[in-house]
Amino acid sequence: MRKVLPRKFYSRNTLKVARDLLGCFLIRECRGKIWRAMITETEAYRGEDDLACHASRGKTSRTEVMYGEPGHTYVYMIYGMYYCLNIVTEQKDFPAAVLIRGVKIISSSPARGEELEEGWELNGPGKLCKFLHIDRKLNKWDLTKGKKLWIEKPTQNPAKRDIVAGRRIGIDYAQHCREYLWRFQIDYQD
DNA sequence: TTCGCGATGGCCT
DNA sequence: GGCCATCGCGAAA
Repeated sequence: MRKVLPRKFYSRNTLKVARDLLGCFLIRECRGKIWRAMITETEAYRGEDDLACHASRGKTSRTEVMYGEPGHTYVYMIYGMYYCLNIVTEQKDFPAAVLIRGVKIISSSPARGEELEEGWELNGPGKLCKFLHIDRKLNKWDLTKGKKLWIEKPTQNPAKRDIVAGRRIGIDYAQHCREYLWRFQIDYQD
C-alpha cells in the first residue's frame, strides 16, 4: 500500500510544505533500480517578493514551472555541473517551491553491487541529484503519478523538537531575505 | 577546523 | 559579460 502524496499536500503554504516534507520518502525508480530515501533537509523559496527565489525577477522560460500546478518538479542546472531538485508548491500562478537539500538512503534495490547503500547521507542538493540520476529530463515531472520519481507519506512524522530552522544557504545576495529562517532539517537530539 | 578556489554552462541584462 | 539555491580539494592556521 503506497501512500503517494496528493496534490493537495503541495498546494499549501510553502513553509508548511517544507517542514512537512521532512521525514517523507523520496523514491526514485531508474533503469531497473529503485531507491527509497528519507528527506532530511529542505528550503522554502516563496513568491516574487522573496529575493532569493528565482521567480523574484518574474516569469521566464526557466521559472514558469514555479507558477504552474503544485506537485511538479522544478529541476535546474547550477554552476554548470550540478542539478537541484525543487517541488512546486502553493496555488497556480503563485511562484514557490521547496528545494530538497538532503536525504538519507533507506533502501536500495537490487541491494548488491550498488554504489548507493542503506544509511548513506546525501547532504547537498547537487550531490543528491547526481547520485539519484536526477537531471533536466525530470524537470516539470508530476510527482503525484507515482512513477520514476515520487514522494510518499512518512511512517512516522519527525518530532517537533527534532526539527531545526535556519538561514538558507548560498543566497547572501538576497538582502533582508537572507535572514529568513526558511531552511529546515531533522536533527535528532537523541 | 576553516578558507579559497576552480570547474563549467545556462540564464538574464 | 556577470552571476549563480554547489562541491571537493588543498593550503593555511
